[in-house]
Amino acid sequence: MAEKKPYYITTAIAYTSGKPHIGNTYEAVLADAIARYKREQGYDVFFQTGTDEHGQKIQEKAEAAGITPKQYVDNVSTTIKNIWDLMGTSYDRFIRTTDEDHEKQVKKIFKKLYDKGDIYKSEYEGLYCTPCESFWTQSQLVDGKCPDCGREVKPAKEEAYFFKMSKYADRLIAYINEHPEFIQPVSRKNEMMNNFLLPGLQDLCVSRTTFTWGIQVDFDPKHVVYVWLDALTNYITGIGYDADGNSTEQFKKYWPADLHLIGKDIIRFHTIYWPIFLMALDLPLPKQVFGHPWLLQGGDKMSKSKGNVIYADDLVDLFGVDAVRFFVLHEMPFDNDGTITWELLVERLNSELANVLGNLVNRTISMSNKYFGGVVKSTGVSEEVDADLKTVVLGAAPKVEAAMDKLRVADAITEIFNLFKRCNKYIDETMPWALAKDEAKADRLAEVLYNLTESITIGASLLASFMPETSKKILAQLNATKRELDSLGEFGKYESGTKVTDTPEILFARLDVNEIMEKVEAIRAAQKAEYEKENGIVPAEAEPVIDIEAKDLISYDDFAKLQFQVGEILECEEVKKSKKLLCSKVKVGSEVRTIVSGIKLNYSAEEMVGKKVMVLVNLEPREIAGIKSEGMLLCAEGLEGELSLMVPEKKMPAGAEIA
RNA sequence: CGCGGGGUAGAGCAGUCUGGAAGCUCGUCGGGCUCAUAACCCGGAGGUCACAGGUUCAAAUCCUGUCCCCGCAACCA
Repeated sequence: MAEKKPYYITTAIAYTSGKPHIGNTYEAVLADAIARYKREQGYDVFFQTGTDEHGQKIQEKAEAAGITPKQYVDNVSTTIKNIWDLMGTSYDRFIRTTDEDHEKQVKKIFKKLYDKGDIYKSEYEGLYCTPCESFWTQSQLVDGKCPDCGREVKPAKEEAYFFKMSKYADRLIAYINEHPEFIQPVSRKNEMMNNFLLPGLQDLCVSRTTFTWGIQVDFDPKHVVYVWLDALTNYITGIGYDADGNSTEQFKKYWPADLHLIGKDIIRFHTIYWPIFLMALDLPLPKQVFGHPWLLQGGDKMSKSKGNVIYADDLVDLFGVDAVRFFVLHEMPFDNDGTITWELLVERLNSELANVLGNLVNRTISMSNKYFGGVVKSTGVSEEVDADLKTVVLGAAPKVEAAMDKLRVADAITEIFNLFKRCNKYIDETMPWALAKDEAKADRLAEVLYNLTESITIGASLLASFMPETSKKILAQLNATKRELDSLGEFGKYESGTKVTDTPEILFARLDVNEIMEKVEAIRAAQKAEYEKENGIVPAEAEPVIDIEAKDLISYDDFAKLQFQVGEILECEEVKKSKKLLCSKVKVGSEVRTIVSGIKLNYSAEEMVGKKVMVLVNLEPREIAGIKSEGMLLCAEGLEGELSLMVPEKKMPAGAEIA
């Protein structure tokens, strides 16, 4: 037997900032389906997934929780792994960026690239807030001050290491042009080329000194390796890459990867930075990067505070693993974002899984039991109608293969279900219950049931990569063995005379939407309560209060610097292409000023006109969305970020001073 | 003129690259059947394929322009 061809597939590693929602989980399931299918095809598959555990955000979250960063990521990583396991993902390695072997290699890689001259030391310039130890760009500042604490920032430089991206840009452009299959879907290729590669790449900052939770740079200990160099290299460290040239046999076998499966948001990092890092390491590039679309929730925006985040484990509780796998794999189009809602899931489960598949298996087995004591025998009494059934059934495997070659997983599943639908139709065409009434037709009846059993066996075998548990259950009920993919071109391998189970189990029970939605409400309430508990929000029974962080005391002189006046809104219009901005003409005394405010979500342009509002008038003008804004309208901000303009309680003329 | 995705039957979507009778699932209406999970099978109704131009023998599909929705980014003085 020929040596099995290697196939190396990875998912992006999940960031350990919290529990992954169903959209994150989708990627792992998608990768799993592809990995399983490749195994069925006879490849020697290595499937790697894992968690990305370093960075400032994690350090902060751990501090807030009063635990060490390591404890924090241990928790979250375990949660993620448990969900991947729950979904039945058949990964070969679950790598963590805190794994010792990974950290060791990242240090070596950093050093190697430094020695080579691709990484150099320079300075990162920006505006620095000392208490927060953070750099900000001009545009991130609030009132010219730190957006986090509101204190002064000052221009500062931080020592940092940079990677010379530009050095490899031409090589990468050539590579992408010569390998049109490298970036999938292809529409993304132009985006990368036009927006990033062709305009010229900037050198990438690859170290930080502002936090410590990361992989330390050996030869310069105050630096930690910054994000992408750490995270992306998991794809090679996980299979045994060694920067000193002592890579494992496993690495030599599997690298370059056949497929990096990632979300469409991080395509840039995987098709530009990652290939360039590899070039710098003199390693071949991965064969394909597929940026899959997002699985979005319908309706409301997903947010924990509303309790409407959909998690895999909740779904599994209500529907079972395979139903959830089926849904995310089947409902996701190839390059558009897909939608998931509880109602949609119930509908799919009822129509496809319960009605088409479950019921088919059930009725077939029931008839075998009823008419032949469960024994399925081929008698060879065929009729014309059998031909089309066989054509459809035998045609399924090649169609699935064609779809999978293009990573069209949803289409592959559709093909399998077409097979099952054809079987249901076949039952109506042959009417076994009618045959059963005529003793002379017993052999024909047996043949019909044999054909059905054989067809379902083939369908169930194809289903194994996508719904492994269901596949097993069906085959067990039929007392059949799973077919290899390359034997699915032959009809009639089900052993004649085999006895099927006499107690067929319901594979998928039909669900009632209303009952499910009641349970969903309970899940939402629990989620919301948990969120409020975590964030110390008291449920709003009485009127809620808001506490904000206290600022430093100011002198009266400080206060006196601010000049407030009553302004009358003469005109107001929406700022085009902006979601939040309104542009008002405000009469302050005899002067009319233009003021841009981010209040469109709370006030319409029409209702603004005529209002008398509180204006900070001696604020230095600033350009916003291309409009020079001369002052600031003052608002109070509520719990949900809703805004209320400050208006004088009694009638006041425009220009009246507020003090 | 920030980037991107989208607008196809009541709902959710495919089809657009590579022009050639508008399709799938759900719902709805009618019929069939009774082996089965009130399921399964057949048939019907329902669409100016966002709008306006253009190319073509032929446009949902290609070109130009416009409108609307949704993400992200920016911004929220």
